[in-house]
Amino acid sequence: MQQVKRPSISDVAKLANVSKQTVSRVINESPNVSDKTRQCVLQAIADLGFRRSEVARSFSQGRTYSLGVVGRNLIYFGTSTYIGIARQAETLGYSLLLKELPDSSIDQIEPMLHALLDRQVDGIVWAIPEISDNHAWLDTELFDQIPVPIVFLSMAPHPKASVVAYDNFVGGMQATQHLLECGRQHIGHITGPLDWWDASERRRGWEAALQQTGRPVLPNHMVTGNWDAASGEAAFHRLLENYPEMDAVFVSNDKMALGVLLAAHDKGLRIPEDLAVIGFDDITESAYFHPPLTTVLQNKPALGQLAVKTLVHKIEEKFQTETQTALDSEPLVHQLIVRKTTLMRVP
Amino acid sequence: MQQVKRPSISDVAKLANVSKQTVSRVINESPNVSDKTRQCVLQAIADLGFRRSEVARSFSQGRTYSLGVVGRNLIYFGTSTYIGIARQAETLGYSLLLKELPDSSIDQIEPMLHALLDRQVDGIVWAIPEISDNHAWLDTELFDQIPVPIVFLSMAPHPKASVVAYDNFVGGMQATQHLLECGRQHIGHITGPLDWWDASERRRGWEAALQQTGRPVLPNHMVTGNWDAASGEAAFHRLLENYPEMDAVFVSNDKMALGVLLAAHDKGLRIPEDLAVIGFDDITESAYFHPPLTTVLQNKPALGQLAVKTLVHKIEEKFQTETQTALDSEPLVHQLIVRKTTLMRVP
DNA sequence: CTGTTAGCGCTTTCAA
DNA sequence: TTGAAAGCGCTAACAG
Repeated sequence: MQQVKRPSISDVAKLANVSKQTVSRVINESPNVSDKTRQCVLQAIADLGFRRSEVARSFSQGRTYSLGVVGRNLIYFGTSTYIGIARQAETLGYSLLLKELPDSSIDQIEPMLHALLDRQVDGIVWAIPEISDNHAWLDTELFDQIPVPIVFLSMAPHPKASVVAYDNFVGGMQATQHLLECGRQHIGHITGPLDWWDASERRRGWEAALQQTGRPVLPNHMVTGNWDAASGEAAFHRLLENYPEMDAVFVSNDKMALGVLLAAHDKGLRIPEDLAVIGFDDITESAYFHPPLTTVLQNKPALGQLAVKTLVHKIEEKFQTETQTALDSEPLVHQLIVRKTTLMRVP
Repeated sequence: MQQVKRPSISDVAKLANVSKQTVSRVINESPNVSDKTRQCVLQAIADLGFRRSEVARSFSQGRTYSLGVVGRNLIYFGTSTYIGIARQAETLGYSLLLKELPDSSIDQIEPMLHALLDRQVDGIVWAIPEISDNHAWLDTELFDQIPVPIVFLSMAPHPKASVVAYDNFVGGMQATQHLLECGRQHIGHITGPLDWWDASERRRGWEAALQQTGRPVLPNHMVTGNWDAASGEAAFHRLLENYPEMDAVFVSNDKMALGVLLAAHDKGLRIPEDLAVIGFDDITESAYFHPPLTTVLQNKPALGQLAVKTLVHKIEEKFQTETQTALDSEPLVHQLIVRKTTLMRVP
């Protein structure tokens, strides 16, 4: 593994008998190079196996063509969202710098932001869902001082932030309406932790769907779980006590729905004859649960893609503006809510 | 968002009335600075809010303190492995540069390696499992030319490569032995795609466990699936035809096991009375399947951690060596197989 | 203990 | 269409 120095632009220049500049022009596809010179340079590049150092380029240009991605357990948004992010970034020519944020205290956020900015990321994707006040730092001067664009995934609209999110409200409504259309009369709801924005939006959707049909929405027709299968099981038992006439239940994620299926079976309830269950997409295997689970599907890769597109758009805009004239100082706010959710109907 | 230039080391030097070098010494915690000077510099740093540019540092030092992670769908090793990687990298002060590799043709691999090396990653984690000949490029000069250490996850031992892997063979044996200990006599196996190293190792384990007890291992006591739940379902039907007296089945992953549970139920088989099923860990929810699934657990974060530890060890070694003397040219090969798997027994 | 001088490899700016 | 010079922010190597 002997370290052969990578050839630099000067090596190429020397070999091709031109200046570094000309080489630079060639690798940047500048039109202002004669064909003859270009060929000559390209030949030298090929001969030496030259590759431009991105580090040097980043350094001299002051930008890195890389995006910071801040996540927690990589899992909150599921793998599929990350795939969307990764693919889109690749497509647009950006690299991803991944950071895990253990918790959302300022003590954690500040150093992690600095780590990203010290590496000169061109923009940041904040891939941590909104849970209680974990986005409170947005109202801090810490946020205002961030010199690069940020896009947030799945948080409530915020005046200062760019947000890309699914409309969980609509998803919740859809789920509930589906149950109503199936002729169910008594629709309970097992929510996720209500300090999650996603969970509370789904709950609002459930409520709205019931209200649309003039049904009462009683507090004890709803029990809160913690997303885990075990909590779904427990929640279902409590819910059934509160609401014995319940003939359908909308569960805020698939894992809890799994617990519900188990609990219902233990109670001797037949599904779907005695009880209809609908989940909310976070597992791909829902259709193979026993019995199969109807669920609300979200196109998660699309969410990730949209986030990156939005971010890169802002980045390019920024570098454009900076180059031309620094007139555009109004805050750029994109609030993109993806309304499309698909109901996966299982016969 | 007006761009205030980040203060540089020179700004600090000017303010503190010292040379850039001294500032550099302070931020690098060199002992060769008087307390008085140090205080003065630290004060200036604080006043200016100075942070060292990692890009400039990378550029000048020729190393970036970042690791390239090459994965496919982020999913092959599951989130948990990634968590292990991310945490350990953070702990050791390295950043992660993530790359998705759509397929393993040389046409894909070469540019992606270049992308990583152009950004001067200090090392690479190859987080794509071995499937048929997708590691064939290791025997190519492409591999030999990579100037940084690489660690491979989950591949068969290879003379030129550092590998960190679980012992799927032992896992498969454990699963099978567990069924035998439960008194089962006829143990079928649903394998993953056999061109996956992991799948074929698990199959070998099944075979070995049966042979140990003097049982015959017939080819039609085994059916191959494709990891998906649907394939597990189909495979089970075929297997049951081939092997009607089967009273237990070892399924090579949990998703397929899910399909088996469904299929068994459709056949009117009671679990575990008529049929014992054991899976192999890739879902956290297995215990909530209906009925609950016994599975072989692997400590996946540990695998990721180990990979990063190994890699960073080699990196530091390399930079040491380079600095001191370049005598150490023997290939450094670590083959680490983690033998520990835990059986998750569900009552 | 501290400062000076180079230089990392590229882009930018200005001249020719 | 080409080249020369300067500089990005830091560290390394050598002096003092």
